Amino acid sequence: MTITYPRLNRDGAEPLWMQLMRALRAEIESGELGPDQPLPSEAELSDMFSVSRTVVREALRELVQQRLIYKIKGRGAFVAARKTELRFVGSTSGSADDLRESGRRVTTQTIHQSLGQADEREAALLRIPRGEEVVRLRRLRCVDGQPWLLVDTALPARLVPGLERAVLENQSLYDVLRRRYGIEPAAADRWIEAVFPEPEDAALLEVSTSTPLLGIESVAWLDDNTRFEAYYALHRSDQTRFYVGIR
Amino acid sequence: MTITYPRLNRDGAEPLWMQLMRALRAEIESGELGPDQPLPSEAELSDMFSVSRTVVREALRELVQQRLIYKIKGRGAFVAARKTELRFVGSTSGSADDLRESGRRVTTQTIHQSLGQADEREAALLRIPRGEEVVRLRRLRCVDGQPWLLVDTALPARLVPGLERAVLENQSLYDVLRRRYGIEPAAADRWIEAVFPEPEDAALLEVSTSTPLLGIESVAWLDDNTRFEAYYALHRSDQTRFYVGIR
DNA sequence: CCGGCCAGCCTGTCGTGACAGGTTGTCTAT
DNA sequence: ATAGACAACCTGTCACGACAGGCTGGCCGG
Repeated sequence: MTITYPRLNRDGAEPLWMQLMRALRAEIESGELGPDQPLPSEAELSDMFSVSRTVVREALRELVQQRLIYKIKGRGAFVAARKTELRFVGSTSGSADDLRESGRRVTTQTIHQSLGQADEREAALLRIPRGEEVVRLRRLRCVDGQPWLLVDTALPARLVPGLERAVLENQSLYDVLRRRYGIEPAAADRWIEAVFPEPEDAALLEVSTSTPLLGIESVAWLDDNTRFEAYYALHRSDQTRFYVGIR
Repeated sequence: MTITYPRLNRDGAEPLWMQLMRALRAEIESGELGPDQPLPSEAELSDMFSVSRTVVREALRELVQQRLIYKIKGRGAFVAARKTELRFVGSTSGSADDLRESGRRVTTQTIHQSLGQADEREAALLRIPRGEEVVRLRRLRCVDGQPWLLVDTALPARLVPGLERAVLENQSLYDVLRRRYGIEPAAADRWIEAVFPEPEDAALLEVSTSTPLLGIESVAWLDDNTRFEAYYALHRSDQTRFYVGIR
């Protein structure tokens, strides 16, 4: 435990436990502490950072919630194993974007809409060179006035010229793609996971950062060689369950 | 706040905060307190149950995690709205039971296997009369030695006679159904949600009760009139993501 | 050599006290 | 009547102390 600890800021601008949590998280994510390696004990951390055990436990509790560490009574706290990916077989047709639930008032609000250059992740998902122009959308969808889904979408700009200026408010993106660009989705891959939201996303969805949400990563194809859309959607799991009909 | 509070048991068999949590949860789930109604303040609860505010806060924290209440600083704690269901369109073929990930050691352990009478939920899902005989399975599946999935399955006994005595260890249930009973799944409905596990399930999966898991409820058909399997699977979301290929 | 006992460490639980800062309602001065 | 000051209440944060009980490793007796 060669933790190089920063001095905690006591001006009250930020809770001590949050600062400590971040310090420990940085230590873990930097890889200094490998999986299943023990953290210093609560008493040691209390001494090292000159805070009470209350603060230490609050910080560790948050890290446990984030699944970055796990604790064993009588032993200590340990770094959790990194997330590994396993595939879930299946095939599905249909699009979340086309959802309209009868009897429910669905509104979609575009928070952000712009042209940009594909970053590493977008480039990999869309199979385009890094830096190629993409249209980015950040939309919040509400059902009966309740925040329900937050989705970040990226599309290659050359496939959807002018989309960055289109008015999408309360329209299905897939409708616009079909009508304006003649894009008909042929295939897609989706990954579903349970995650905690980042503070900014949590605020938009009006949940706490410790609320488990359903995260869906999706890539959609026009044909075998052309991926036209990548998105990551965060669903409020207290508002919905996913239904998959298998036929 | 007409909370009819039970006296808490101080024999140490169960933590005070857990007892208090349960008492409050019972109060909420009984419907005595409607959505958005305030709970007594922490100080009041502390007095009412003769415990320290530490205990009260621990109990409320757990209820917040379970999304049964929410708290607002400077205001109080309030009953959360009930979970509503929304449908996610799509269709999928393929079975989670057939999963074998290349290069991974998959083992399945049968925890429980017995004959019983269908309860309310099983009867509704399988569309059979309450009390009809069902075969119940509780299985834990591990990947590379790590608990990965806990699944409770129920099948009408008349469709799978003797299944309660079959040796399923490390076999795909769907293989057994196909080979021994000639059952070929034709359709299924699945619901995916993010949930917290019950203590017993958490222990089996070796996670804390505050770890968000992916819960999948599924019903499978032989034909339009015959439902042959209902299960509820809890997936460790830190171990996997679901993949859905859309074609 | 091996098994059981036990000290010591660690987390879990609980109590008490204190202050900061957000929220609400009321009271007051304009 | 309205705006601002203020008290009362509430949760958030933090400190300190205490004991229960799980876990490990080492000591010791067989």
